[in-house]
This record gives sequence, structure tokens and C-alpha cells, in this order.
Amino acid sequence: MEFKATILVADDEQDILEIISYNLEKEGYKVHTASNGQQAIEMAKQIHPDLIILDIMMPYKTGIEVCNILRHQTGFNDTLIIFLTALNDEMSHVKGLDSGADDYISKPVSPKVLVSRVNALFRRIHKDGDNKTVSVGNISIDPEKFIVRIEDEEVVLAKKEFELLYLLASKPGRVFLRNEILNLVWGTDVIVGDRTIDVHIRKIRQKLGVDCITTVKGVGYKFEI
Amino acid sequence: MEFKATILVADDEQDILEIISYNLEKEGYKVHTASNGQQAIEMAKQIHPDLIILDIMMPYKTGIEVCNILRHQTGFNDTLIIFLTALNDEMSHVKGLDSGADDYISKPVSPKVLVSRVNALFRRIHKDGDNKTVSVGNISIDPEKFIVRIEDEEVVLAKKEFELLYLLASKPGRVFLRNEILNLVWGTDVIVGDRTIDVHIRKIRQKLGVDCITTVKGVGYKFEI
DNA sequence: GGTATCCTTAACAATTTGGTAATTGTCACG
DNA sequence: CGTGACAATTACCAAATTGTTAAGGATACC
Repeated sequence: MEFKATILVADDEQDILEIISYNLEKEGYKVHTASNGQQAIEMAKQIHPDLIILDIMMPYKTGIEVCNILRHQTGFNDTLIIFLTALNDEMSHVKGLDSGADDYISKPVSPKVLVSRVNALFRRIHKDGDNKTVSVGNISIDPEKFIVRIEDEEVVLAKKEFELLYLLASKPGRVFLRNEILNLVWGTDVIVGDRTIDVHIRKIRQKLGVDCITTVKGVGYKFEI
Repeated sequence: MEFKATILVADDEQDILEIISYNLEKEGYKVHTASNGQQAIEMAKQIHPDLIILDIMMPYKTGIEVCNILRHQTGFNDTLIIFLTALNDEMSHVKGLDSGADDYISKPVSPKVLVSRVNALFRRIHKDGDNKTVSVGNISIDPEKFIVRIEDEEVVLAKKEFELLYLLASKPGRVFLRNEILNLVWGTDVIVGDRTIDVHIRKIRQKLGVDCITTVKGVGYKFEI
């Protein structure tokens, strides 16, 4: 299995380390643990994780101290840091974020929330979910570069065509209702005729040359190879 | 004064809009406001903010709906989104983050916390790449010496032309929206006419003699060999 | 102060796009 | 089969977008 990213978790409570590790690993992350601040710094230098989750109250060095130290080292500019703490008061909240953390979660934290936040961070930084290239079969769609490739052959689509294709391809197999398509591609404030979608679909089919958009009569369209 | 970034705040409670605006503006951000979901979408399309702070419970469109719609539009991949809500239960928490938001803050929120979180987000994203020479194909662009070379042939560009070319070339292949270009080259506080970018693009093309800037109609420009 | 260069704008041309209408094609069902 | 509902296709036009050019003010540099 390919790891999404490497995460270092530092907390002095063994239970918490285990719960967090378990849940993050289940998500596909590679997880390392440290049980105090000093150890966290050493391990960070060794393994250079993509994300460090730091408990604030730890022996030897607090999480905030660890954060400050690492932020002043070269090579840790890109490292994400999330604070994890029982301190729920505003003071430490602000202090944590200002010392260069990327997020801050209060204990007790539910695994679900934790995982969601971690995913959100990576999605943003790594462009892990959002504006990433969609690849299905031999078709790849890159919204950042605004190009569609079919077997290394570049196809140029117009804006609306691209948006429509990207929407459909973002969830291959799923049927999008005509209404959904209108809302997501055209927006709710625009009113266009019935045949507009068809025409765009046609242009996409024509330009791609491959039959990857299936019509579901009376319902909508879906993308599939 | 130079603005750090443009932020759109959407909430149906006027008080909250004012409190948030005041505090963010004090920090040096350019703030726009919307008082419902529909308006938020319209304004977002207009001003292309760097960050959108969305209340979840809003008339016409909930924050989550707004987020979903925008995320499917071209040009909102890089837009940061923070949810702001009174719902403190885990469900909406997770739902929000998974729909592509970058953070989530519960009401009542203290101005301090809000500002800190916003700063943290921008600190993470805004991490500007250093002034390194960009080389693509036989074109090299050295921002320190302010020189563009094509096959060892020096080309002299004016300041704006250079900045524009350097921006595009810093991420070859990636499409920069007109708005992005304006923000990054001209700055958020300057307002220039529609044709200004085109004219500069034209001059660059002319001076370079090589066709390395591609127009993506309705979207922007990209640099590629 | 004079000159050259740069930035911006305005005006118009060229191009592309998105949308519509009209027609034809297809499918399901009685 | 015939019919109705829906989708595909085609051609066309208006609107949106960008390209090009020229010109004037701003700015920097002798």
C-alpha cells in the first residue's frame, strides 16, 4: 500500500497515542509516535514527517516549545503542525496558532473529527483531494493545467465543456441529474434552455473521440469507460 | 496600504459580519461581506477572494451548499474556505471539512481566535517560493539579475512584463486566472482595466519571439513550451 | 528640463464560446 | 407499428473574450 503521508504524533499518554495512530493508519497514513517533547524533536529531525500532531502538555518540552524550535530549523517550513490539548481556553488557543501551527484540536477529540481535520489539511496543502488530476482509464483531467489527456494525446476543451467533464469524471459511474449539472456547472442564478447540456455533452464526446459519457434517459449523464 | 489578502465573509447576522470585518480589516485584510448564501456565490465570482468565511446556517443557500457549488467552479480550487457555525456537534463538523473546507470555527467565536486562525491559514498557503531562477526548455528567467535568456540570447523585459512572465513560468503548465495574475503581479489594491494584462502578454510574446504563453479563453494564461 | 521607456487605456478587429432553434434519431410502451 | 418522450445532431447567431494598435500620461533616467 502506498502511504498518503507521514505523520508524527507526540503525546505523553499512551492510550491517546494508540487511538490516534490506529485511526490515522486506517486512513492510509504512515504514523510514528513520540511520548515527550524532546523525543518529538529528535524524531522529527530524523524522519521529517509531513505532519506533526503535538500535545501541548508534555514532559521535557511542551508542544508549543517543540513547535517553536522546529519552526526555526531549516527544512521544517513545509511541515504541518496540529496542536492537541486539553487546554480549551482562548489563551493557549491563540498562542498555539501564532507560534506557527496549522490547526488546533481540543481534547477529548473524536477520531472522526481528527481524521477529517487531518484530511482537510492535506487536501489543502498537498492538493490531495480537490483540484487534483482526475484519472480514469487512459483519460486524465487536470484542472490546474486545464488539459485533458487521452493516452498522452492532449485534447483542448472550452471552459464550460471542461467544467462539465470534470464534474462528471470527478465521480465516475455516478449519475448526475440534469438539475445537478445545471447547479454545479452553470450555477443556480443562470437559466439556460433544455438542450444546452446536450449540446455541450455532444461537443465533449466529439472532441474526446472516446465514448466515456453515458446517457441515462430521463435522469442524466454519467462518466464511465 | 497594501492588503494582505481579500476575504469574503458571509453571515446572515449583521452584528457578526461587522465584528469579523472590523477585526480582519484591522489586521490588514481587504474584507467584503455577503448576508446570504446566494449573494455569497455571486460576490465570490465577482471578486475572487483568497479566503471565504461561510456561516453554515444562512438563508437561500447554506454555507455547505455554497462551498460545494464554488468548489466545482473553475478558479476556486485555491480559494480557502472556513466554516463558521453555531452547530457544535460532530456531524456538521465532519460534513463541513469533507466538503472541501480548510477550517471550521464554532460560534461564538472570539475575534482573537478567528484572526489567529486566518493568519495561520495564510501563513501556510502564502509561503512564497524564493527568488530562484526558473528554467524551462531553453528559456531561463533570473529574478535576481532581472534577465531572461532564450538560448543564451538575452531579452530585456520591462518590470511588469518580467514579473508577469516570472509568475507564469514559476509553475509551467499551470493556468493562472486573470484575477490571480492581477492579485499577484499588480496587488489586490490596484485596479487596472481589462486589457492591461493582454497588452503585457502581447509585449512579452513579441519580445520573446517564442510562443510560450498559451491563452485559455475564459480562464487565464499559462506558460508552456 | 529633456528624453526615453514604461504603464495604462481606449477603440476596434478577430476570435471563440455558449446558447438556441429546428430537425432528426432513438427508445419504451401500448 | 405508431406514438410520445427524450436525446442527438446540426447549423447559426449573439455575446463574451481576447488580440492588436495607437496614443497619452507617468515615471525614471540622464
